[in-house]
Amino acid sequence: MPELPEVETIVQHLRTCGIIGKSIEKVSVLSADCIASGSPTRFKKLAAGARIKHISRRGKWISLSLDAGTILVHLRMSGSLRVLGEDEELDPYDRLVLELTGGKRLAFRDIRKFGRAYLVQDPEEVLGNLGPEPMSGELTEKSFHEMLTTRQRQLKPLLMDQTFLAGMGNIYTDEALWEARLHPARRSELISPTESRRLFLSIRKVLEAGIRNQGTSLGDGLANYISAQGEPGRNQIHLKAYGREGLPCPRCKTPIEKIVVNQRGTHFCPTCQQLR
DNA sequence: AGTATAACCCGTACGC
DNA sequence: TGCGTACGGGTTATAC
Repeated sequence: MPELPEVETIVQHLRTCGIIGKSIEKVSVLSADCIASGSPTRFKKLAAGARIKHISRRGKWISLSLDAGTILVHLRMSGSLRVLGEDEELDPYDRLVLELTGGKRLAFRDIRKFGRAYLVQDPEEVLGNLGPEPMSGELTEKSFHEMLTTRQRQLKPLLMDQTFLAGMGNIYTDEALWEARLHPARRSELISPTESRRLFLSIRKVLEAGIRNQGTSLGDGLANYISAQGEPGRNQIHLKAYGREGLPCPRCKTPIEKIVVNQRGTHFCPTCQQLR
């Protein structure tokens, strides 16, 4: 379930794997539907021979900048990127494999086949509709309040809307709303400046904690995200609301409740986060 | 136009 | 024990 902190961790890890500067010698598309921009044949033709210049992130998207074009990967919830040595074998869930000069391979592995890879000339084709980066200067307390009050949505689905804000998923949204003491179903147009400031600061706080802890690894082995190379993240220990239904709220000891908001499991404290 | 809901996929957990 | 079924996760497509 990679959200912004997990994707950031993956990108940081990939940068240490010695694939930057390498060229793509061969492309294997093992599952055609993971290629979202044109045909697998086109993808192979454009990627073959290209050199990986640098690796970055935008929202939940991973960007491999090539000397000609850009590969954009979205892991959705069960995807991962692995760098394999020459002696390491693929597994049945590897969907796309880039063989690099020097023998390493970059494998896009995805159990549920929701993830997608694009190869585009202009990244804006794919990233153009994303909202601001929550950690960047383009988002301010003032602009955030304006963003909230000019929409008429419930807070939770709004925060998870990637065109509103880039990078929040189910876990960090529940955590940010708990931190800000705001009910997930609160209407965005009714948020006061004080409340939006709390939410703004809470979003940054939970995302920064997630990155510092190298992501949240939940233990069902599937949604289980392994921060790139077998190292699980540590953020799950620090979760205050997500996955804690029935357990005491760390602030007031009221049992955390789990409800469904916009078809998403939603965890919150009924005492601290009142709808009013 | 803006907002709300359904559908996509598939391994796992759970109930009977 | 074995089988069937609901669930979750992010996004896109469709409906309102």
